[in-house]
Amino acid sequence: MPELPEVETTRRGLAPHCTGHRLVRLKVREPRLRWPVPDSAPALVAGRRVDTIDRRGKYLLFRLEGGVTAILHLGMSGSVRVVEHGRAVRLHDHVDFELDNGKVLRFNDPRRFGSLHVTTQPPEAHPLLASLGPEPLSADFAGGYLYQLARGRRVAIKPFIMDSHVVVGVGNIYASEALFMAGIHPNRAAGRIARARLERLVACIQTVLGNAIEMGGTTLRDFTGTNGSPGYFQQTLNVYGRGGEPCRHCGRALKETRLGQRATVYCPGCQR
DNA sequence: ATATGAGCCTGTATGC
DNA sequence: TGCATACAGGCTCATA
Repeated sequence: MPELPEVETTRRGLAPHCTGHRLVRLKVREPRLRWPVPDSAPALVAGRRVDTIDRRGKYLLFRLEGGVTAILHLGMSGSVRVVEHGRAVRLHDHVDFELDNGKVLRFNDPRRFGSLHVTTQPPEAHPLLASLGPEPLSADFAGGYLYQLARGRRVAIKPFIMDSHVVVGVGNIYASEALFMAGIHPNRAAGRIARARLERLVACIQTVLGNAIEMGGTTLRDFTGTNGSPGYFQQTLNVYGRGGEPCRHCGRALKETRLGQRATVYCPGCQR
């Protein structure tokens, strides 16, 4: 499941294959994604050179010449592989970006929670991106910022940091892990946490995501190969998916609840 | 304004 | 063995 680290790893893996090359053709086999891919999309991108490939939150931005941008979201089951032109398609290979170097960026997404938009506007202005919070690994995401935003908010801290208007890229897994690392109970109201603890939380989010990006790089080193699910999960996770198991820090049994319809695991001893 | 719940979709895991 | 059901996940929209 692509979280921000996987998306960033995907970006890094794709960049050398497509930067500076032309998109010969966009082939949409299955337009029924999260939002239907409009019929006009292929003509908008055809023949344009890829200037850069950037990431905003979990969105990949293919910036093409002439001010056109393709915005790709991997959803939760999506992936992009680099294959040679003419390679047989597999089940759920929904979109091909055919390049002028014989390579194809092939988007596969079984659950079709992903999306593809093509815009001629600056992508920052696109409705999907316009109201996103800061990048978690940027200087804009700081303790003071989070503290100010949390004033008066009664929502629990876990869904608070998973809100993309607050900060992008913190999904269920990393929210759980960062809260454990910071020693904060996931159910605590966001507005009732001391500034110093929120500063610590910011640092923990950055540590968790940063580490995962490093390991994601390891996972996807053979990027044109299988691009299987990340192998670092099981070994790195302290709480996610470990309900009932002993806390690695204090040994108490980890508790599992639901918070906003999301599985939530925490240590009742270490997190307050 | 803030908070909550539904819905999108299908592979995988569970229970009968 | 088969069938039914629950769940996972990010994100937007609708409703309170």
